[in-house]
Amino acid sequence: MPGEATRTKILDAAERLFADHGYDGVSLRQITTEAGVQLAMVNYHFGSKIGLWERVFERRTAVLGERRLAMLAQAEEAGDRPTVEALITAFVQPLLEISMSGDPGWKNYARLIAQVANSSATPSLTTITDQFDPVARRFIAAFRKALPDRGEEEVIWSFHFLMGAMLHTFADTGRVDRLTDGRFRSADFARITAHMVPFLAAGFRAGAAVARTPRRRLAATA
Amino acid sequence: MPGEATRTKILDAAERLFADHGYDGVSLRQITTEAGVQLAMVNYHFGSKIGLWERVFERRTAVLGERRLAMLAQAEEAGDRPTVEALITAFVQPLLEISMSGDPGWKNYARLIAQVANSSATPSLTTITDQFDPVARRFIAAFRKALPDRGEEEVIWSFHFLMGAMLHTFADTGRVDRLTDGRFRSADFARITAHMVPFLAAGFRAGAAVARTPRRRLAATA
DNA sequence: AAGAAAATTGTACGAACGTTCAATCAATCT
DNA sequence: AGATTGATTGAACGTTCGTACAATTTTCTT
Repeated sequence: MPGEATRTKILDAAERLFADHGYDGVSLRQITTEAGVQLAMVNYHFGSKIGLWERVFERRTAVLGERRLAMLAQAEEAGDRPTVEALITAFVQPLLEISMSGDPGWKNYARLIAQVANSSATPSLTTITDQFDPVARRFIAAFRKALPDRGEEEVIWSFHFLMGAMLHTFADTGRVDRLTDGRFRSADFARITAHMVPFLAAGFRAGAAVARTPRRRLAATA
Repeated sequence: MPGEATRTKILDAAERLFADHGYDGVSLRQITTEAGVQLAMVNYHFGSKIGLWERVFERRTAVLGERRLAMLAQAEEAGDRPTVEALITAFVQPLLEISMSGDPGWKNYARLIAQVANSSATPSLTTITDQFDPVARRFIAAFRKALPDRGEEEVIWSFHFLMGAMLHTFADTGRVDRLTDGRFRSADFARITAHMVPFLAAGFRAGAAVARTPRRRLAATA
């Protein structure tokens, strides 16, 4: 199918540049130059810059979501109630595996969603979040089942902290590298994830203590 | 002192607009229009757009850092070894209090740093991080003291997850509001923080379990 | 092999961008 | 009161932006 190669080259270049500099920080001329194609090819294949932006997300998000749901189903089918660790892993591991898959585009995509998910207003925000929300809702429901003695609120904010820790990891800003003079590498996603899963699992379970101690006092204090 | 009012109006408008749309997503004309001043005032008072961008950070970051260090010193002076909870609180609470201070500029600033800290390449990156790193190093050292049976690596990544959870909270994207049909509000920083402190404290402590269990296997698995 | 459809080229347009600057206004100092 | 300095105005500059389009080349269909 002709044109597919051009479309892919444009998507790859756009993905990388958007991940580094954001939607407004990149021009179509930069993208087409890096892709090695003509400027007009963007509007021909994607209609507009915002159209290209949306396609960059569409290309990967469904794949990631399906992998997450598949791993979730696997955890739920494996006999008794899945552990919190299994659920966290089902959510994080697909992103990790895919980032290590060899295709550097997935790392760029991961940086991109980390950036977008921490921006209050990003172009095509609803179009993007609509692709993520169904999977997120599904996982929240699974966490609620795995933690039946926990209120909805504890689970919601725990999942929120999970999102923050995961996104900040895959944002890959290299800050830890600088803070530790290179002793630890923020690009070592596998190693960080190995620490992240038990860290977050303990956090999820600790929520119960908060719920049992006078919560109103804590909320008022903070 | 004349000109101070103009400078403040520009900084406030720039802070809000940068927080919502990023450096490249905002024009000087948008900023000066919202500030109600002339376009040329930016270059006169701040030299350039990038100069304005840097001043937006400089105005607040030192204040936040001092508050954090003051609360840390207070926790360390209070008798025996400070708890992990006290250290987390010393890091998060100043940002929380300052966001609730009434000055809406602080909330914009918080959104701004959440966005910047999750971008791999942002304008004046080193200029900005240089303002944050000394305080971060100081807190990492305090966490190491509070968790003497924990290796450097566990503390580093735990602090990294703390950063992610905190930044994602103050990014204030409203995603939780949508995911829960408005039952929980991501703008309720006080309530979220009340959940965040015990969540993260449990995570910090759980790190030990990771260190004791065969870490190499976990890293290879993930 | 001929025609239609799709893809690519090269260029141009108007709008918006950051920056500059002479002219004007306001405040301060001698 | 007059001079000097700093702040503000309004308009212009060259550049880059996203988009559009006719012309050309390639690919597919019959």
